[in-house]
Amino acid sequence: MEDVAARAGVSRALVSLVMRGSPKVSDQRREAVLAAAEELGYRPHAAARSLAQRRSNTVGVVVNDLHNTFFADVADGVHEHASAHGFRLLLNAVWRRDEDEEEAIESLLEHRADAIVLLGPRVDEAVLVEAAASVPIAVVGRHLDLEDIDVVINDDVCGAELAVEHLVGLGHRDIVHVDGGRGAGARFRREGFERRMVGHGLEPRVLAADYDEASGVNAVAQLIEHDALPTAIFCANDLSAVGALDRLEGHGLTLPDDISLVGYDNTSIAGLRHVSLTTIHQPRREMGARAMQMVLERIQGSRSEAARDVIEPELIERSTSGPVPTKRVPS
Amino acid sequence: MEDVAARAGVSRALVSLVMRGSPKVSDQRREAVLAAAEELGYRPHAAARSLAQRRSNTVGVVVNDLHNTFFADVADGVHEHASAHGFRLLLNAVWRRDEDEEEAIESLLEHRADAIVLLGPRVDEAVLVEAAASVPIAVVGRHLDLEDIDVVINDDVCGAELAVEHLVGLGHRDIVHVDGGRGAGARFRREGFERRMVGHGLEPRVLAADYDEASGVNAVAQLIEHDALPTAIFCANDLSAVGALDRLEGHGLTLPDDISLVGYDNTSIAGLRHVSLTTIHQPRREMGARAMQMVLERIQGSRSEAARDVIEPELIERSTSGPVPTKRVPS
DNA sequence: GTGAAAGCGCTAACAG
DNA sequence: CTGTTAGCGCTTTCAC
Repeated sequence: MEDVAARAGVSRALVSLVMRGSPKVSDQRREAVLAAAEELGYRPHAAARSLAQRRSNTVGVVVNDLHNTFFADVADGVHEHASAHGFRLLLNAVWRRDEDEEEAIESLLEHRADAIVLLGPRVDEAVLVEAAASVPIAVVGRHLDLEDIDVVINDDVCGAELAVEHLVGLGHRDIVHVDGGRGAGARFRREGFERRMVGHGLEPRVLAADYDEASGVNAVAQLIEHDALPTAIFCANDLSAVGALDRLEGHGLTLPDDISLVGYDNTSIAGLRHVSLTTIHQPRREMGARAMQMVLERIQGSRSEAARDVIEPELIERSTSGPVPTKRVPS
Repeated sequence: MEDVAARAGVSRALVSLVMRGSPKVSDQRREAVLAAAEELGYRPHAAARSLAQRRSNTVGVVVNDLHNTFFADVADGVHEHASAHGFRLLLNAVWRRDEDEEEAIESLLEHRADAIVLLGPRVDEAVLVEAAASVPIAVVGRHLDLEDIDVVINDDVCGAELAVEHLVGLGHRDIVHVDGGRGAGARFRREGFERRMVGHGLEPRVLAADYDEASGVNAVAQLIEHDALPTAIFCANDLSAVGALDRLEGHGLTLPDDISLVGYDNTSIAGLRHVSLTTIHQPRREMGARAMQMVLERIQGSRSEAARDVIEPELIERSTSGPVPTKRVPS
């Protein structure tokens, strides 16, 4: 910095001002400083700056599963909103194991991130609470009700109800829900399904499964084996729906003529023409942006009570759902 | 730190040693220090440490497209190898625009990452060269031949040849390549295709396209329109192959009975049962680990010439490729 | 193992 | 705008 100051013929303090983008510097000197910095290959030292400044202008993001494009989209939203407000992201992807997640959080705390946004975390609530003691925390995609932790979720109950409503509107009465087990939000999707089915005087058949492709395949295989295929299936997420789709087609059924299928999440897979799955959409980018906004408010101190945003999902109709067949296909 | 030392009844220097995991501390005192730290909620300050230590123990990773699970897998490999060697990752995902990529690199330099690994970067070579002047750099997935920059790529020419070989072995003689335009490695895939086709005395038909689904759809639509469907299609990546697949099926063709299709990358989409695409596999995690290993060698100073790893791809046979049909289907 | 001193590269506060 | 002083939280070195 001293060298830059010398070369630009100004004081060290002035260089500091320029590097911080202060407005109280004449354009002329500013350019001189920038030129000198360029020539000398000078680059501000982020660590030194955040040490002196006592803030890092960085928010940490912990992505539970980088392979899930759902979270990638949410991260997009966080990033956009963050950079619009001068914050840098410190992404910390995590692979499966819970300990990794704890470590990622610890790492972000050591880096003194000004806030942390968690995407679909599976870690113990206690860990989150402890972290929240030292930094603002927002969580996306997990139903949490903790003091000091902001939350952005979609209304899973409502989403499931949308699916049921859609299918019932098409004349379906025999609908099976392939659930998401212990997955995030799965409990609520199941709940919404059951509630709305009962509301329509229908029997809510639920098959225990998980959030992956194999679960969908197995669930349908089971239905076929017991000769218990419904006229419509509502899967707890898109991945299991794709599995179900495959098994159904493998059984010689045509969608939506013989049977209807609805997924959840509207991931990019659902949108592939080859799949074209009717599904429930969550505004992912927006959810990420909201979470960022929440921690921003905390950083600026404009809010101190926990915030909780429940976002309305939306049904996307594609080619796997249609009117109930007039007669049942032999299974 | 002083507080911790006081509470543990030791010196400040000793606390420092413990926090750095030095082996020259008696277990007894170590535990006392850790306990005190725990009770006081003390956490080492990463910025202060890297300032004093003049190294961050952090390697930066720039991921070109978070939505591409291909890169997510590579990042996995980098992460694994990095944490095995005590390095932390500073992920910096980027969204489409080249400027973002430059900014990401700049940011990592400011954070004094000990090295940078770029995944499928599109940025100008000049930017990379300049960055390489201040820190070791490794690039995955882009054919680069620069002094001071390490590279990990798969042998795209070979991969394309594998595809041709596979199809020719199944009796196909009329094969079209839907190419990847300016995408990473696309030129070489095209080259491999052409070379091997010519080697077999066959005419290499190539259709200009890109690395996305729409390209695949359009390419096939074009072939159909001109009544020029081959018996097999080799797409430059899985995404365009899925587009092609859809359009082919939409045209009433059955795979592989009526026509064969091969993709590239073996992304998770190709593996979905519903898709089950024959494709070319690249060992993604391994490629990431290799790149990390390369910068590690640079950091440790055990190598100074540029390294270049070319990894052999592999054909994964699934259900979209089969023997050439005995008679042509009406198109 | 301790204690002291110096310094990493920057920001902050203030008098001039 | 300059110049100075102080300090962010830690590591490093070195004599003890």
